[in-house]
Amino acid sequence: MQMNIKKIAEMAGVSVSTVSKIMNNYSDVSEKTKKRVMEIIEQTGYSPSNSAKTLATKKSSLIGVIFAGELNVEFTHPFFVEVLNSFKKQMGVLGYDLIFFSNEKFISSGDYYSRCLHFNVDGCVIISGQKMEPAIRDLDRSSIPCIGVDLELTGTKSGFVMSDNFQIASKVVEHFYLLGHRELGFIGSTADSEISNQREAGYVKAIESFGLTLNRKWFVHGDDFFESSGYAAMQQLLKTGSLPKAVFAASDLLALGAVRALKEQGLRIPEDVAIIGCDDIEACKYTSPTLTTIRQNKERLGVLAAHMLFDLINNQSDGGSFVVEPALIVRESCGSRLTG
Amino acid sequence: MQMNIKKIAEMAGVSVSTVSKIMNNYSDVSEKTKKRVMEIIEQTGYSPSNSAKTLATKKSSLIGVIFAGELNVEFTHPFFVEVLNSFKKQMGVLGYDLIFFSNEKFISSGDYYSRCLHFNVDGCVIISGQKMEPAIRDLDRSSIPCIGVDLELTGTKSGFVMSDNFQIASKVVEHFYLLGHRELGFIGSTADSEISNQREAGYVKAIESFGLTLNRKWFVHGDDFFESSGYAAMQQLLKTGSLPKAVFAASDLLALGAVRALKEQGLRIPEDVAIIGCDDIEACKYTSPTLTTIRQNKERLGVLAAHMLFDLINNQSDGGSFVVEPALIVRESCGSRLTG
DNA sequence: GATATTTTCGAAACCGATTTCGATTTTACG
DNA sequence: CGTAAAATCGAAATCGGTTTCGAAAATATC
Repeated sequence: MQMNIKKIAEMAGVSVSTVSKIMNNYSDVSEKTKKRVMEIIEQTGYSPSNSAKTLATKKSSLIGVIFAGELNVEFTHPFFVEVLNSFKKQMGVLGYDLIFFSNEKFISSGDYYSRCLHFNVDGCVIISGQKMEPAIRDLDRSSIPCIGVDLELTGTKSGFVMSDNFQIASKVVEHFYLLGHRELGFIGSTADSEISNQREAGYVKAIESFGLTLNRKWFVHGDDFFESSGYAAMQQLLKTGSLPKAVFAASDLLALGAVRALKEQGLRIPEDVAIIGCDDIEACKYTSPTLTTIRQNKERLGVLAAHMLFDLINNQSDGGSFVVEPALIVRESCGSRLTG
Repeated sequence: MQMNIKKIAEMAGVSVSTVSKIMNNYSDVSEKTKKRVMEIIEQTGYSPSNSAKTLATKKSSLIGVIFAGELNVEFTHPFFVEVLNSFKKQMGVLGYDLIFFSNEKFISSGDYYSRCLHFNVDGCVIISGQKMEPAIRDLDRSSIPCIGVDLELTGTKSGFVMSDNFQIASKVVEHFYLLGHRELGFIGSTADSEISNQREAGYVKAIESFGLTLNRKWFVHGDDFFESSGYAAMQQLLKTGSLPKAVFAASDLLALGAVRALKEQGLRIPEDVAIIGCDDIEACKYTSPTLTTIRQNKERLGVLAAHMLFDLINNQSDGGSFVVEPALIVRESCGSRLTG
């Protein structure tokens, strides 16, 4: 039978308020009655209604998850999904559950802020590699705690986590350099992807600081971070007739697409062109050649996001950001000449 | 400013009940006042509190998502995640949002049923390839509408969707047969995986109906559906010294693990051993060799699950099940001799 | 044992919606 | 124009909790 607080109170012969106090461990209830009530609660498996609780307290123990920008990707994005997994786990131990907003219902308005109010979420995490959209901007500026993953939120109750994209690019260039490559290309996403832009900027800077010559004709861009964009980008490069010796792709899937295009032309990797991807998604280990890449510490990103959000919710933080260290993972797509 | 129904009523000079009626399009309110109130609602961006609404109506417009069994996998399971993506999208157009229960908070009890009551979910989807756990059984038997994905739920308010595992196995054997393979092996998951068992049973049956001889020594099992299990399973097979000519793995990741083990021994695929996986996850396209597999129609599984759940919620169905057709996807891991 | 203090408990208002049912207003009709 | 019927609206109870504040009971103090 469906229980509620009143029934519990009656069964235990106490008032509703007493039961409530026990559930929220107030100090003004004796051990004796607490024990008696708890027994009944356990017997009946009573669990207080979240709606009623939320209505009364304005706290829902719910965290909203928003996939901004790249629609229709959501759960199948190999990088974000790993961050999300770690985030969810951590948020779970902190006592929160996750709610995923459907974009479809309010697809025209995309009004994330009012959806947050609608559900009374305690906070939310916004996942995106694209530039800030207006709907996100509103949420960022609101008083609802927000954490961006790969998205720079700057509101007073906001924060973000991301990998150090400059360092990522720098590690790539260093690796290429030590392998003797001097002609470096780049495959990025669209111009409105902040992440792609940062990686590109870092790449350019690193190329210059290593004293290499920058050749813009080897810089191409796809429409997103997916495999087919990498394929198209590499085809574009192939058409020019001039190929760099090494290419850094802003995501592993872009890299994989580039590999496919090269293979189709009978080119060998890494002998003809060396490739480095970015993210270290699962698939890197299964491809041929296996993909040398820069690993983003997805678990740490998720855990950090969770803790930052928790602190924001509990007013123990004013936001800010965490940048986590990337790591070079050497596999086959660059060769592996010993590097001094 | 945070709105509520009372403020809207005051601003419009009507009663709270009138506003509520407008939001729920009752017929007993005139066009004139409806228009006036709607203007204010739009100006203020008012969105009624879901908690209050749920409390009053017992309907939350929320669907609970449960990953049963394989803990810690959740969002990174390449097959389920694609089903989930399609499910979420479809559920969104039907007006529902998704809520993911954290296993951590109640890890000991794992009491999914009370969590559903706690959140007043209108229904839930249970995702799992493992055998039924008791906590799931309780939920299945309850009056809460449930749909299992790859999980046979039989409660009166339950249903399930899955691929036709016998047909999957049958297509595999047929393909092997036409390629001339007579010595067939199998790599499955643990014995308590219903899905793996069905595929194995179907495989055995197909082998017999093709008049081939069944050799149990080539049947091995891993601890789950993941790559490392496939690797371990194939190593086990290698140790026996006798190898089948063709192996069907109950998941693509198992297949990929097997491929890795074979490659390590210098064996060629498909020349020495042909491999067929199952699911057709993204990675199949990027591996070397690319993986011949049986495609599960993940999008259709998700859409069907959504519609079945919707009908269950709205009492337009008594449950039941949908089995979707699999399709053989020929890539490189079996060779591709023309199969007249 | 009387009084002061501390513990323990419960009544009632409140959160923001829905929904019933009766009252009032408007329209229809003779 | 008067009355019956239909359309329109609002008061109030309700959903299941939380929280304040005052009362009652238990304990401490002298």
